[in-house]
Amino acid sequence: MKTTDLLTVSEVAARSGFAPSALRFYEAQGLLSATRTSGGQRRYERSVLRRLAFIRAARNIGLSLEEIAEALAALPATRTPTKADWTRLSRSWRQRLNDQISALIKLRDGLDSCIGCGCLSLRRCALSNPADVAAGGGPGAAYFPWQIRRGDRSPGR
Amino acid sequence: MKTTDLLTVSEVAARSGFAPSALRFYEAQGLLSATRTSGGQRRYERSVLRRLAFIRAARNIGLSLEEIAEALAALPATRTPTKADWTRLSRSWRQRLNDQISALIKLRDGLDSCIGCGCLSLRRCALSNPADVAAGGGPGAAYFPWQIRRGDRSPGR
DNA sequence: CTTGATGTTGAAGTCAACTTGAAGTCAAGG
DNA sequence: CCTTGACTTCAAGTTGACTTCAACATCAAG
Repeated sequence: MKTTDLLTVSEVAARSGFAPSALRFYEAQGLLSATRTSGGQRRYERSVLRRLAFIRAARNIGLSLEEIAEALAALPATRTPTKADWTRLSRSWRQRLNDQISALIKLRDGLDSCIGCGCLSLRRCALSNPADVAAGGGPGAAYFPWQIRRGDRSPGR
Repeated sequence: MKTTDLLTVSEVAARSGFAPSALRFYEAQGLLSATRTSGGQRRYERSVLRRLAFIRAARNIGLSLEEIAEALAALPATRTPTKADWTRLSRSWRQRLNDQISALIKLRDGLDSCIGCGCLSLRRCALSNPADVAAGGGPGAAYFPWQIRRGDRSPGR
């Protein structure tokens, strides 16, 4: 039984599936906030769980933390996002997923067309050409999120 | 006009689109090999271009360098791979792409089903659940390759 | 009030795939 | 022969998203 409805870091970790270190990291990045006890320990409101759900969803879609931060900033910081907010966001996510999907499909079809020939010519083969698989890629951030590792998992070593 | 048919590192870079530093790195990783001049400079055979095409294709599919190294090791090191080699490989690549594609489609459909509700419950929402985005799903490699940045790159700064 | 589980911070480490830099060597045209 | 541009090696840096560590503080129970 909690005396208050505030959650400790390990409780949030347990409920959200994020490691405590990740929670601290997210806070440092401005994705989360927490109140503090007089002794300086974090106490989270339950709404943080929803926020974390949002973050995980966004990570699953493939957004970087920076992009997530922007998206969160665009939402009313404290209040629960309205359905309109959510609709707008999910539309852009959908687009993003569709882009990724079609890039992969193009790649697969290129592969199919190569199966017969085994060419792998640097110039002719669809597979070995730049291919806009990079789905997002403005000129700015040229590095990839090559991850989305198991978003879960026990902090224990 | 070349006096020999061996290529310098910058020639290979220009023709393959890989940066010279990447070529050296690949050699250090055992993906490539090159003969040396008496002075110690690299000279590549033309076949290295095909090998690089293979590497780029594999990277586009989302394989790590380590996996590529394995794949290359499984091929006859020096000889041109047979059509059978190629078929086997491309079949597994195709599977991989299909897995990635279907994972993304699942994600997108989950998103669609969420658009109406805006729930994002940690437990109920398909989006925020671990979701096997990691496509491969063995306990081993839980990585999601989704990308493949501009594999191009003019070597010049 | 003591104790042990939890929590805090900041710095440093990790992973993949390269790139960058420093300091020095080689190749080839004039 | 000399210059210049291309090349060499090895170490360290970069990127993103965290994790790990050390050294210390707080919380809640008993």
